[in-house]
Amino acid sequence: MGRSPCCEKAHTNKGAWTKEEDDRLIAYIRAHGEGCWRSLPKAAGLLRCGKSCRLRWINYLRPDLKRGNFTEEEDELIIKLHSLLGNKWSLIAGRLPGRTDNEIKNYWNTHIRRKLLNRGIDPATHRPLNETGPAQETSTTISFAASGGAATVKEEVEKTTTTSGSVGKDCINPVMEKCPDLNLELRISPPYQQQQSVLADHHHHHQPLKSGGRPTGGLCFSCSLGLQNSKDCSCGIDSMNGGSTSTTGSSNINGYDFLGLKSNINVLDYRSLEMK
DNA sequence: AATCTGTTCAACCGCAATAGT
DNA sequence: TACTATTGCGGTTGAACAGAT
Repeated sequence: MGRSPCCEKAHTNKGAWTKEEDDRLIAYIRAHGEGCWRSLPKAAGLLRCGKSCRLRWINYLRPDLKRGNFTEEEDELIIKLHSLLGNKWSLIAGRLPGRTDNEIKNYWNTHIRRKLLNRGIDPATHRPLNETGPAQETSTTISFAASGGAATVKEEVEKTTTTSGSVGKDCINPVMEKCPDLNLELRISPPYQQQQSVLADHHHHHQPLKSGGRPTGGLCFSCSLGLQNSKDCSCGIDSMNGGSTSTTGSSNINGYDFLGLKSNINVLDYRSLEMK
């Protein structure tokens, strides 16, 4: 009964990683790809638990990590996504190529929180700090209905009283007020883009998609900002077709993208919000 | 130069979700 | 369906560092 420990704690190193450990981990993943984290340490000759190896790889060693300072555009994108998703750091990270959930979480707590407070905005609710009491406002109710094996999600906007701040449907409200056409479909990038990685051949074997996922990340930063048609777009793909396996299955004819989130008139697809 | 204080961020921990049997 | 194993996520911690005193 109970959970077995993730590793033999008596025989594992903890704390900061050494250069040698990093090299071993990189070499092993280059040879065998990601995945099987539980057995990886032993196979790689590391005295670490699998969790620790995974964290080290994802947050520090992955070749596609951007590192360096966040740009103003990234700041604003994080704020918008946080207002939408709350502390769903992995989802937010999925919209910022080269950034990790841990990095964004740290950055939020050390920089953006303060930035919002200085603006007089409550970072938890994204509302003015001096706002008191529950506001009477338009909120969004999302109904889920099965359709042809895939859930169709429609939006019903109605007048209700809500107190936002929690993650979930209520958390969507502030954004929906500002962006009524916003489609909240989120397509999560894999840890790094196959075409950029020497590990690509291994990668897809070890990163099975969860339902509703998509096989590639592949969006340039412009696309992530919803600027697929921008001259700055460097990925050269239609993110709707190239990315989402989606749901609506059609291209972006009737809608537009905001933050890389597809929008169609009156019909929003929230399903992928459930995806991790 | 020494000490204190605040900040940053890599890493850990516990739990939930998911996959496998 | 129930159970176990494994992975992934979010909250938290603490060492390292920078700036102030």
